[in-house]
Amino acid sequence: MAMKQRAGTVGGGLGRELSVGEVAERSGVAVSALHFYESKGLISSWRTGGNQRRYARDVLRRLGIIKVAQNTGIPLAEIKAALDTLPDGRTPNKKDWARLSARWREDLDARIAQLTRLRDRLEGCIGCGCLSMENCPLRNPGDQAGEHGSGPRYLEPQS
Amino acid sequence: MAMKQRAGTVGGGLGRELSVGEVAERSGVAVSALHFYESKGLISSWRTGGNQRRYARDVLRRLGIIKVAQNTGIPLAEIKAALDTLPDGRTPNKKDWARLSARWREDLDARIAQLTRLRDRLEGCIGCGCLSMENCPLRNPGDQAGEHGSGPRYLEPQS
DNA sequence: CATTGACCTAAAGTTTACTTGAGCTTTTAC
DNA sequence: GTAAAAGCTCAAGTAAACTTTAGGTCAATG
Repeated sequence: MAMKQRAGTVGGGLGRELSVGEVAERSGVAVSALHFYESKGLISSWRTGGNQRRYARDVLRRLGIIKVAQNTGIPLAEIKAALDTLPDGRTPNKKDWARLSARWREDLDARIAQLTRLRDRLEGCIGCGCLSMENCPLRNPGDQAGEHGSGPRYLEPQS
Repeated sequence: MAMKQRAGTVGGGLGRELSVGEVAERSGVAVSALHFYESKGLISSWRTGGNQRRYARDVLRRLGIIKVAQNTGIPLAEIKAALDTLPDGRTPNKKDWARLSARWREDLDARIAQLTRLRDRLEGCIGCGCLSMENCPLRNPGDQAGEHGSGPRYLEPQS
């Protein structure tokens, strides 16, 4: 039959280790990105005699979590920091996952709230004629009170 | 008296033109950013005999609008494109503003909706034990601009 | 009139998250 | 047994949105 049997000759067991190409195919993460994540310490691998990477299957779970976190807008550095809080750098178990995802949900909530506030202000300003921007709440997204100093300080750095 | 009277000797009228430093101070946008915006065509100025920039006051309004749009996550290129739809590159009047802000609000709405969906999925997955990531909805957020390459093979197509 | 402080330009640097390319080795397939 | 596919490393490129640096000019002030 000559089936494709990559990443070692161990057989088709579930515990089979994965080559970088297999991980890429199964995770949807490019090989170059896998190299990159490894260089950043987000995932890890060991090497074969021929210096090729081999991954444990749980790298797929780790990648799944990384993707979810990225979708919520968490930067890689923070994702790494979160993963680093796990003992032995192990892949999160159920409890870890609950903790991580709860934390990330807070971030999401905060960002949703911020965008919602902004949208509401925008809503209130459409066609309101405050275009003079003298007192428009949009100018000051941080909900800051008026500035002092010489003359009006319109736009503030950012929220 | 000897009041600070910059950017020309035209007097204190409201129509006074502004130097780059004054615009920076009043808008909260760094001088370097003003140069940058100008190079990108988002704002404009004329020059004095000594080659210094002078701005009309409505540059402040334009900057306000740019900031609002940026806060909603619109990239500069798109902001420019939107501003470019205005005749004569004029600063938006009330009607223009209504159109632009309505458009941007849609973007905001969409992003809020996306984040909310993500949060809800995350919520549903906290502690749900789907950590195996076999079928977890989080793995494949429907809103993702589909992965490129040969068909998004998300995690675990086999076993 | 001389000294600052504000400006000017052009180019290079910064950050995030990767991708691309070059040049070389290992594995797999026929 | 050999060629193609898959891997490897390291360096450089990409994109967005600016900032920083360097080197020089202009202008307000004592």
